[in-house]
Amino acid sequence: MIDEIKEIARRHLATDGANLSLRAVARDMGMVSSALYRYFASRDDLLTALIMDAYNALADAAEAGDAAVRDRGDLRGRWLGICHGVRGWALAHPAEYALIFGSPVPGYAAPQETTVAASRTPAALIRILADGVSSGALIDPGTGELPNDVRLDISRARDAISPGLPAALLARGSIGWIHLFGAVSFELFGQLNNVIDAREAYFDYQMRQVADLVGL
Amino acid sequence: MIDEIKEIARRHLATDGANLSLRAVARDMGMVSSALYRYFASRDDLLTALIMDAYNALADAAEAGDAAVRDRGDLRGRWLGICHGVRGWALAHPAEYALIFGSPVPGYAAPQETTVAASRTPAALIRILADGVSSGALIDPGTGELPNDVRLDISRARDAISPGLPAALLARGSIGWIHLFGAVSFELFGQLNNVIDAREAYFDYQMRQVADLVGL
DNA sequence: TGTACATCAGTGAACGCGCGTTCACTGATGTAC
DNA sequence: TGTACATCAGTGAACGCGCGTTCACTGATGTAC
Repeated sequence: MIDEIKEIARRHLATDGANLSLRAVARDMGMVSSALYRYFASRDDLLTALIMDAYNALADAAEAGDAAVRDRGDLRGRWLGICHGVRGWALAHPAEYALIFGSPVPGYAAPQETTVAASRTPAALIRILADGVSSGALIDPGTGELPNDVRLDISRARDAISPGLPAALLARGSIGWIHLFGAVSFELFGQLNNVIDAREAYFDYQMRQVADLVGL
Repeated sequence: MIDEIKEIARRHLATDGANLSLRAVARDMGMVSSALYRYFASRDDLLTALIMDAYNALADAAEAGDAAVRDRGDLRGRWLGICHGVRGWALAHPAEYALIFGSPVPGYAAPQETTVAASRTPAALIRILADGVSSGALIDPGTGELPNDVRLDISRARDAISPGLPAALLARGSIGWIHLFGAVSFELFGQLNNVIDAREAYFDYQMRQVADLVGL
């Protein structure tokens, strides 16, 4: 029942954006709007559930893109696998993608619990970097180009996630993650319209160039 | 008067996101809501005006970031100038940035007229590439890594904007533009929260790495 | 096997609020003679 | 200099719609004795 509500709510996200209306969802379920309160304490609660699901579904797609690569030593292939996994999910679920990576929903503050789910996808990327370090396939680019205060921020994050990873490598990796997000958002939010038609090839091209930059 | 309406509408964007309410704007102007119809035919019309202004203000900031670099031959400096100009404007006008680069406003379709204003900022970046080609400072990376269909899309855009520019160079440049957009959006939409504190240095680091990739 | 009771999903009316847009109008200002 | 008229910015009421949330309630189902 909760799943059915969320399913219909997802359909509404697709047409109305983040202006999700409880009444409209209830209408589509053939229920009266107050009935939804048996399942969700408030509209924000429903939104939070959808956000959690979206983060987790995205991470599942990312991990599947990684896992599909047989040769676990093919770091570049795995990295690209995640990138395509993320894009594939985003194209299939644009509204849910916008919910987690689009402009913040006015008046809604994401509760703390979402951050764990949110970190799963970048964590999958970081795992590749860690594998590369332990196998010796990835070399530390060195902190020469990394400003000191950034190095401190990155190191702090590193200690919490993947101790031992060179900060400069994680910094490069974060560029890859941000570019992945940027490329998908750019495409999804319509900025490629009337310019690039070969969307997947263009995306792949970008991800390869950035993979070079990361050192994969 | 039109300017005053837009000014107040901008303030509302900042708090309510793209759910701009004509009535709320009118209220803040000490007017009755129907009075606004003397200046804008509809809510969508007002939104369009705000979007046009935002694109133009962003482009002004980008161009100013470029123009501030004395040595016109310092392509890398000019490129970074634009990047920082864009970020500076976005931080100062987050809601307007979200309006043009965030998730699409539900039920609103941007009219054709916005595309010219929209292209001004990327055009400023492309001008640097063109300068680099004509001075010989930039070398054509060659189309080896560029898929054929992407090359065609890019060439088509190139012909309309900057004839003679090597497609592979423009492709690299587009990565830079997308990453600029990605990095600013990532920061503005809260994805750096609790991770990176040294925001400006981190941004600068990213832009430098990507400038390397572009070949600047 | 049959009765009494508890559980609980869903109802329906209501509260108090918001919105975009239309339309006939008022009343001040400026213009023409 | 004074009157008649046109312009037009802004009003106020209304239409028809939406929303989230509360609250007392119905009525079916399941449980205990």
